[in-house]
Order: sequence, then C-alpha cells, then structure tokens
Amino acid sequence: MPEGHTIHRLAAEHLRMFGGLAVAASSPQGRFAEGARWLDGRVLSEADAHGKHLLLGFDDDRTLHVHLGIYGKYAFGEGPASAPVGVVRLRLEGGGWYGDLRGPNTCELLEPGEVKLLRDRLGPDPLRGDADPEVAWWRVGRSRTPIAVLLMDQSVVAGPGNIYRAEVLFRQGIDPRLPGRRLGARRWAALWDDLVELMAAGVRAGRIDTVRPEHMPEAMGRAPRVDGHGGEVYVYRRAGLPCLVCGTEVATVEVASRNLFWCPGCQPPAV
DNA sequence: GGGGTATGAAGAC
DNA sequence: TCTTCCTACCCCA
Repeated sequence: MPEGHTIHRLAAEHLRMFGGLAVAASSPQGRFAEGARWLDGRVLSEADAHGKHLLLGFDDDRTLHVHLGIYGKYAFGEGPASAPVGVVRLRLEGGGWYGDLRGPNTCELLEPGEVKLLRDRLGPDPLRGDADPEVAWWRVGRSRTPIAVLLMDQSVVAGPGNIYRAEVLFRQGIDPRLPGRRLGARRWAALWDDLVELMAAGVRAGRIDTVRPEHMPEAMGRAPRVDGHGGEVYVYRRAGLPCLVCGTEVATVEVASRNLFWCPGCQPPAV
C-alpha cells in the first residue's frame, strides 16, 4: 500500500529494527548485488521519508533510496531469516530482524548531492514537520490544471497517492476537475489540513481510513465494506455504488492512466 | 496457464 | 499521450 503514510511507517520500522546496527545485506534476486555488497556490514544511522521516497542513511554518507512504485512491498520478520520466497531484491538483517524488499520501482545508493537533488524536486510532504503548505499553494493557486491532477504531482505535494487524493477531495466537497487557481487559498488550507490529519492517521493505523464515524456503514445500518486495500473509504474503488453520504452513484473516470473516483452529488461542479 | 488489476513515475514521442 | 518497468494475486478457463 505504497502511499506516503506507508513510507513513513517503513522509515520508523527500519530505525526501530536496525538503527545503530551493522546490518547484513544481500540481494537474493541478484539485481541489487553490487549495492547489497556495499551495504553489507554498514551501520544504519538514519531513516527518513519524503513523500513516497524512503531514504536510509548509512555510515560513510551514502543513502539507500527506495521507491516502491505501485507493486513494491516490504515484508519484515523476526528471528533468523528463512530462505527468501519469491523475488527479493534486497534483504537486510540485524538485531534479530530481517526485512525483504520486493518489486521496487527504485532501489539504489545515492551520494549526498544526489539526495539533495531528489528532495529539491519534491513538494512539501504533509507528514513532515518541515512542510510548508504555502509552497504548494504557490503552484496550485496559479495553475489551470485540475486539482485532482495537481494532488498526484509529487513536485506539488509529496506523499498523497490515488486513494488520498480521491478521499480528501470527497471530504472537502471539491469537484476533482476544478482548476487549482479556482480553489482559493482558504479551501486549499482546509484541504491541506485534512491531508495532514488523514495521512497522520494512516501512519498510526497502517491503512487508509477516511470515513467519519457518523458515516461508517455500521452507523448507517449497512454491512462494513470489504475491499482489498483494507481501509474504510468514501469513494475510492466504489464506482457505481451509492455514496455513503448522499446515495448518488460514485463516478469514475481515467485521468492520466489512473482511476479517479468522486461523488457527483457531494462534489458538484463549481458554477 | 492466461488475462486483468494494483496505492507510481520516468522517458520517449 | 503512450510505453515501459516492477511483482503478486485474483478470476477464469
């Protein structure tokens, strides 16, 4: 489930398991053999997340940069690691724990300068204390691009993905097609604050829940929904089902080869 | 065993 | 806008 909240959890988990320890590194799949050889025996000194990018700092100033993409996953286990199952790009072991990385979009070692370049092309991350929503507003507020597209642009806001964008727009009652410049500073501030709250809850829970208690299916006399992504949401992947709030059929359209979901009743087009 | 799907993004046009 | 990369899982035959 790789949206920003997942990556922040991964950073914290790495620190908890391997922080300050010399780790054993290997690449059972072989595609990161050279990097794993360099990592092997080095001490994990810091673990950070910026948007969907995981940055693990090791002694000697190099940084392991992991981006999960759509498919990437980490699986952690306690005790001596068993023979790797499936295609494991990188395995780290230490302190009685191990972590297996499969299917990442990116798994590479960066020099300090390269880390700075990476960070410089990312927008503020709602989960980071140093995030400044005004920096994002500077882009959003002068753009003709639909807000739904801007929210997926990691150089505008780093961290939200397809679920958070759909859900935060629903919660704020904003038509996804509304151009950024027509949003207004006030609605941007409210949207940002909601993102911060939702994503922080996602970090704590390890899943994306966005439905307010009064709209939970149980409270409405319906059965809880079962969905593969694991959280309770208003519109994401609910196309054709009745909106939990107004009953209108949830709509969907493909935008930039991603599925966008919204409720035409709760998120009416601005006149 | 094949096809479709998925929470992402870069690079080629 | 299209293609490509990456892996696992689900559904269907």
